[in-house]
Amino acid sequence: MAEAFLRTLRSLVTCYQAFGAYSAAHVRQLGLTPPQFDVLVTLGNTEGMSCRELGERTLITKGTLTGVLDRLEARRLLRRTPNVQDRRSVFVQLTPAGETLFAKIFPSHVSHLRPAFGELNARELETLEALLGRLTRRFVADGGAAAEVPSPKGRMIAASHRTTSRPAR
Amino acid sequence: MAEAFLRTLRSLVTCYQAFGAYSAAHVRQLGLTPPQFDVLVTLGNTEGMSCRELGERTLITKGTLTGVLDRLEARRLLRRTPNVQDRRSVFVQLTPAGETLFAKIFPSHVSHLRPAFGELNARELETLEALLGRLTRRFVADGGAAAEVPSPKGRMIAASHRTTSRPAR
DNA sequence: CCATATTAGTTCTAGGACGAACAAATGGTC
DNA sequence: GACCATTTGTTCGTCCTAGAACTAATATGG
Repeated sequence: MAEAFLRTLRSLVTCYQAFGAYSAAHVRQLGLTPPQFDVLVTLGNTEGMSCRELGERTLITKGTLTGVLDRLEARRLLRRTPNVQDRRSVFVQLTPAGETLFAKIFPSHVSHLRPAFGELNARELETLEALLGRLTRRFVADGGAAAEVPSPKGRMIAASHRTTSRPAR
Repeated sequence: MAEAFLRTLRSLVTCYQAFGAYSAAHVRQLGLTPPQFDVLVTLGNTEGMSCRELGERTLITKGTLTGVLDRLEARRLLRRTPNVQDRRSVFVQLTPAGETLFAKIFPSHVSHLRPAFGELNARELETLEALLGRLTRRFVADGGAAAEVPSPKGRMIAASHRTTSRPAR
């Protein structure tokens, strides 16, 4: 029997990795790392937001986010300003240069991804989405905590690499 | 029209991340990082192999692999021995302690994953696998180089984080 | 009003990711 | 046999990753 579900799992992992490699290669050509692209896309066409909200949307933990923002700020693509209402909080928004870059590379990246999905017709896309959704709910439910996966916007495009490793406390 | 395929893409990424978190949490409880688990599972029940082959199977690039092997070797879970036939190459194999650990944690991890897939019946598992497979082929084909994704064994279980770019020889 | 709890963001540590540069060994070819 | 290309694994630089400890600021209960 060999555990039929393992074959399906393998195809999930392989598909994600293939997508990740395909997407990341393009993002890097554009001069950004995948997490940087995520942040740019998440901030694009918004008034800006706090680090907390940005971290929730991109699924980047706050400790990691600090470094990513540091590098984007150094490149003058975004700005951190103190929030007067709540002085714990930091307001993050794209600079004009950041908005310009966003407007340029976001459509380019979507165009890069679109053809690969031409493989599947509308019905198949829906079926795939539904099956993945049911699986996701089980992982989240059984996983207990990680209950809130807040629908990444850029992430899913940048194909970043979440994941990793904790030393096992 | 909002690009229907983006919704499907989002579900792929979300599903993979949910799986990754679910799997990684368990692996860490077992005292290993996901890449370490990958290596252990790939070497388990084999005579051993070269770094090159190990890297191909786990999809860990050689530069990264060195560090992962270093840490496993320091824990006496595997051994590196020079290959006499080809002195560029290094032969990697589990120690008895490594085999014992493998025998203990591999079934445990599969049992941890199985219930989540109970959500889908056999037909649905097959459909999902087929759709993902077609998508993967497009990513790989259009990606040009990364032509050989050699069916990871441990990876898919460990849920590691590949991600990024394959060397693309 | 004050003590305590919670939240926001930075810093720190250990591990991992990739590509590039490198040394050593091997394989061809002339 | 000498020369050159290729392959193997390590090292290096930059970035990402999670979690934990920490500081500062805000919220809450008494």
